[in-house]
Amino acid sequence: MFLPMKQPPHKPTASELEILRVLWNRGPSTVREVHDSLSEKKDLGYTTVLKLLQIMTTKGTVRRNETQRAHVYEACLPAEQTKQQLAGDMLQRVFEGSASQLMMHALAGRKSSPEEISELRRLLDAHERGRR
Amino acid sequence: MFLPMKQPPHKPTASELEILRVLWNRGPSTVREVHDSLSEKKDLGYTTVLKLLQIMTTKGTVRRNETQRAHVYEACLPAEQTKQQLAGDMLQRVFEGSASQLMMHALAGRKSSPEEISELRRLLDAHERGRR
DNA sequence: CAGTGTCTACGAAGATTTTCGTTGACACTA
DNA sequence: TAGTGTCAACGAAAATCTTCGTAGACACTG
Repeated sequence: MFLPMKQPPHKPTASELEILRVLWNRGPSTVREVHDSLSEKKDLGYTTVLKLLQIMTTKGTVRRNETQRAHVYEACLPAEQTKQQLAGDMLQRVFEGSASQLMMHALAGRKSSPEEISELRRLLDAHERGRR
Repeated sequence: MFLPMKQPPHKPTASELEILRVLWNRGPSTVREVHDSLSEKKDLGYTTVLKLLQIMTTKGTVRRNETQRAHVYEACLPAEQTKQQLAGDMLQRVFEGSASQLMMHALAGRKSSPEEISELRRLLDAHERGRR
């Protein structure tokens, strides 16, 4: 009568997040592909990326297909879910659950285009209607 | 002809943030006061809090007044500024700078009161007017 | 003044994160 | 097949974070 306890998803570290973003953008990828993608921005050894992906595999953050010699990794959770978890976590830890506070501080000190503002309004409308 | 380089503010760790929140709420406080405040929620040794505050002092996150036997600590930066830094950091690292994305994910999976939604609208208006 | 409690300083253990070097397996090619 | 390059596995160093024990200074109290 007990469902298998799904281990709570680990909050990815900074480096893990960088890798996740590559996997989310590219879809399932080899270590080489992830490394090449990250190398554009950052200077990281190949084996560093490999090790990270191995660790993330043991943590259950990613899974891999080993049928090819070059294993193919992919994120276990969709980007949406992890991003939501990260945003929600900060919402609680920093802003005591106040989304208004969070948004205010996110918008502060940056020029937001009028387009972005209207987009935000549109999303608020949608979210409001979406509530059930 | 060089102004003293202000070292970039350290991004507080999870524990450091908990302490900062106490200092922001209470204002300048002794180790004992911070510890008592944190103890309500969490089980932490007194010397753990002390050590954290000492480390934060060397990092420049907090400063202390040593005129009393029990030193009095206070945050170097106002809550607003640090919160803004944290929100901005996540905005970049997770949401590639898209505030709409951030807000969507923060709001997703939680019931937001109509009051909060209107508050958000109000803030958007204010922010829009405030742009110059 | 001796005892009791509070305070800071110091050090250190254990956990986690970040980063690679090295090794041996595998595969392509000249 | 000998040489060259790519790959995963392993281990480990270095950095950082988290936690606390112990020691010595200080102050109050009987």
